[in-house]
Amino acid sequence: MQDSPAFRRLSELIDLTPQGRNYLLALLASPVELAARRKLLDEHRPCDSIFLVLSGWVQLFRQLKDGGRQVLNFRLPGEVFGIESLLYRRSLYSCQALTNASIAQISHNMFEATQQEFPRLASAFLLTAVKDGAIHYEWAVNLGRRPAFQRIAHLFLELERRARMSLASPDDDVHLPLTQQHIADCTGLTVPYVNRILQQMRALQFLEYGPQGLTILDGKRLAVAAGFEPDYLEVSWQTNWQRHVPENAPEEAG
Amino acid sequence: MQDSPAFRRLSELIDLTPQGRNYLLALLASPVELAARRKLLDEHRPCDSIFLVLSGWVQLFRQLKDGGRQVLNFRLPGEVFGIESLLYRRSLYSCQALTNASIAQISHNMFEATQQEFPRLASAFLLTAVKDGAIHYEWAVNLGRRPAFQRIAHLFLELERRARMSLASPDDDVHLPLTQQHIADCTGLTVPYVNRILQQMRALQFLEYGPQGLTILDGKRLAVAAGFEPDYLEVSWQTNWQRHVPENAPEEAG
DNA sequence: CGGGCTCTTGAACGTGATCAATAAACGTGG
DNA sequence: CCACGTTTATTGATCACGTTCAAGAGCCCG
Repeated sequence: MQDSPAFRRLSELIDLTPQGRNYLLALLASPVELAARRKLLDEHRPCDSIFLVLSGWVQLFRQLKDGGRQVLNFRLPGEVFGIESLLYRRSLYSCQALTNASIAQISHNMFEATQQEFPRLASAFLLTAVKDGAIHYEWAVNLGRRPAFQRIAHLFLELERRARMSLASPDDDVHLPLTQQHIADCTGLTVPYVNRILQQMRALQFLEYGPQGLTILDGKRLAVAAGFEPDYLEVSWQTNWQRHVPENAPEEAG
Repeated sequence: MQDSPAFRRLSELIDLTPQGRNYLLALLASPVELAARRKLLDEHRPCDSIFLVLSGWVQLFRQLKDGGRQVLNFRLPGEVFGIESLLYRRSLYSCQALTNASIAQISHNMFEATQQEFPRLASAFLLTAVKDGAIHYEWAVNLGRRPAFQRIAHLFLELERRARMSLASPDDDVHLPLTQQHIADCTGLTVPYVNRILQQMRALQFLEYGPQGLTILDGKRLAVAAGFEPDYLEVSWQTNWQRHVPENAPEEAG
């Protein structure tokens, strides 16, 4: 558990103390188990928790009046969502599981307590929102300016990378559990057109479809074909401002 | 100055103490003056500051290899940008002034000091990133799912509202200093097509063009025509978690 | 065996892009 | 105050990327 995706991903943002890690461990006890296709959140509904995915994939999306959907982002193991509920006290999007998923729920009350006792840990949660910003910028470019093939390619390459980050050994095979409907809802395209683009990608040996979802076969070539530059996904290692965040954890008080 | 846009906007997020306000006042002394059309930041370049717009408008955008641009957002008086540099130590976008602008620059060092002495104030800065998230969700829906007319309408209605937030009296007229190029770069459309849509909007008396930019004449009707729902722009007033953020400011230590 | 999902295919259509040319507005220096 | 270069707005004709609608096939799971 100490080497779970949750720890790995939050540790990118802030240097957790052993006490902070233990505290986090307690926060993650008793997660919600969510079956594939089940909804966890409905947009506009009151919400007083933030969430952290322990395993499985979920999608965050907006439901449009005309029946359409826009996927705002996916959440993979180790990723946080629902931070905005701290400000808005409601959910800004719906959340639905793509696969069976296990999701830790941290109430605002618990988060406030964390803020007091382990400000660094709390900051790590807030900083995930900052990091999300970088991803959203990339998506805006994708949706606004790139043709369908590149849009889909960028999505796949980003998700493959994020999926790899939550793995223990970075060389394991990665499968993206996406349907063509998810891809369409996320790239602003329609299912039939996504289907046609995927056929091209398969013909070019960029990827293949399996029972567990799709697999990138040749990420390098695909990245070149699509002009993908992934530096926005990696935080400059050990930013130094974290050293200045006071940590009034037990070890320092005693 | 105590009633400047900067104070008004940050106070939406956190309850600033008088000491915090004074400290902020000091942070905002000696802003950078930026002439219209001048660039302040270049994407990928190292950056060790965060910024707060005191007056004027700027755009944050990405420059594409093919010469195109995608505007990621605008920043109006009272709004913060460059928070991501805390994590990435570089700028993720270029920043250029639309009008003459005055911009406060807060180095990471100064921000770290703020974090120690006025954690609430520092939190207010971090929370602007959370609030931005809500805006980016809306933009993703806009870019991914809405036709040109609605896209442009949503942009205008959001910006008009944000512009109004930074005014002392909320009933003053608001002018959006946008060229058709800005609108195109932001909505993922082309300039000629934006032009055609604007002609429709003018024909329908939704807006007019003046020397200071465009003015919304009938926001209500335009909002209905475009299905605009602005609740994502307003924070649920006085979230209660802020009361639990420790503030080791002078008044409480003494 | 039946009912959803998911994937696939075809034909016609339309929103918005592209390219090119012109006109108007503006600021700046001579 | 005018001349000029630059930025911004406008218009037309053509083109294409991606949509729409509809139908059928495969598949998984109860």
